[in-house]
Amino acid sequence: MVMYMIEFNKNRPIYLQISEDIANKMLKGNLVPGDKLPSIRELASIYTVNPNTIQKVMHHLSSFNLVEVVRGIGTIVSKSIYIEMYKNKLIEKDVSEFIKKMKNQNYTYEDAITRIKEKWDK
Amino acid sequence: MVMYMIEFNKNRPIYLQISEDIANKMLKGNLVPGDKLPSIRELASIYTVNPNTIQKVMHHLSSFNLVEVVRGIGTIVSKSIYIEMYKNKLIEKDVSEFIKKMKNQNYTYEDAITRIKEKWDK
Amino acid sequence: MVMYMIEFNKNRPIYLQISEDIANKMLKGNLVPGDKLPSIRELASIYTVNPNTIQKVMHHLSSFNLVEVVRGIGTIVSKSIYIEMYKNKLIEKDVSEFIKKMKNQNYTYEDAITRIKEKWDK
Amino acid sequence: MVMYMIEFNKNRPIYLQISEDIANKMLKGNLVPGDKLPSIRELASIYTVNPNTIQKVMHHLSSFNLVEVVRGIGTIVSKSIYIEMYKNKLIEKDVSEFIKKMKNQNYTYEDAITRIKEKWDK
DNA sequence: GTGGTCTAGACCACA
DNA sequence: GTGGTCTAGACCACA
Repeated sequence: MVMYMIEFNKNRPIYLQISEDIANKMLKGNLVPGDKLPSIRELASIYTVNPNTIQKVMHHLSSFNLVEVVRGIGTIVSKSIYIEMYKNKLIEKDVSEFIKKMKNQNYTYEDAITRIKEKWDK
Repeated sequence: MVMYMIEFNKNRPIYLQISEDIANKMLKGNLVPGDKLPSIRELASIYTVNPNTIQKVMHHLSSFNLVEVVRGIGTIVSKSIYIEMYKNKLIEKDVSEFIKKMKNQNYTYEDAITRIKEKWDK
Repeated sequence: MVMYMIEFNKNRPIYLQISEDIANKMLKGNLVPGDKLPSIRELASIYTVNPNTIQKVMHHLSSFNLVEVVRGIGTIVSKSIYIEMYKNKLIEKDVSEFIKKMKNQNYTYEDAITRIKEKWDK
Repeated sequence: MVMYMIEFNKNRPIYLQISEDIANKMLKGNLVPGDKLPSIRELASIYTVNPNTIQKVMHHLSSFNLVEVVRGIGTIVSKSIYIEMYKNKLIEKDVSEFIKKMKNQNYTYEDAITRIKEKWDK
């Protein structure tokens, strides 16, 4: 598993962007249950932010049960079931919001599908 | 055209939520080109927020050319072409983001369609 | 409602002790739903700690739904229902733990009651 | 006497949890005065923790006079009188704290008893 | 070596 | 004026 620096969008809190980056690695399977994350200090140096910011990231991720932070040991990717729960909740939310937006513009189901089809492989 | 109070989400700026509420009225056709919006003071009282917040809303909407602020007259919903441009840009963005999110979780085109189909009429 | 300085126990995180102090005021009815707490800066000065520590307190209290933190406005004591939920959960936990401890020492129900009776008014 | 692995609570120091586990065996009579505890290395392997952690456990237990570390021999459960003293202090503390918590929520003596009665046999 | 807490203080968005 | 984020860096408990 490789952690790499990401380009920060200055309009969103950095800790959320890093959280998302790490969560995405889990969703994609680049980080799997049981994996040990680099230490807070290492992550701080990888992302070139303050250790406190990474601490906030860890707190945020663990509030979703995505990681388990163990004092004196380090941070471990949670059991598969928690990752799955998160994944499902996320998809659920993404789909609902998308449908809501489409309906808001009076799009029919067919209109929506057409737009997705057009764009999917681009 | 009736403006009604919306439930604010504490985690997003109020001015964005009000802007969205008003833009939605345009997308749905409840507000049409040429319509005059209530005055800032009236809107502030309708949404029960500070007039400064509405000021910011107007600035935000006019940055997308959705309204035109005319001195001495008030605020008018822009010409149809601007509304359409906004609509198209919005759909474009919504579809792209949705596809990106689905791909991020390794969903195939078919998976995505299935999820939308399941939820569309609920 | 008066906030007063508390004596800190140096073996427990200060932010937890302040959280407990504020939560206790709610349990006792000294702080009631809708009350606005002093600002983070004011509380920091009252308890003579760093504003960041108070921020952590607010985050902690709001994770139990005891307060609602609104950007640009301040912090408000949550609706009665949340306070009640917290109260019930707390009592539930206190009673369970107490019973567990008593049973652990082979105390009978009568033994336990006797000990409580002896101490209650002292 | 059988030592078995306990489920660790990630939020409390492991050495305290192990200390409590061993002390509980004394309170319950599963470990009696004069009993020799397994060696530090054995305990470390039983609880699957670092020997340093067990070292700390022993130090902790002997600070309450619950065990005596005898050079060249090992660790022995203390004389009955010390166990009793510990038991009494513990009960004293448990009862006091419970009463304090109940009073903190404006519970009367009768309220408290009722709650205990309800839960005792569950 | 690991994470947790805390201070001091800057800068920002929002109402 | 209000809360939110972030840095720099100290000190601590725990494994």
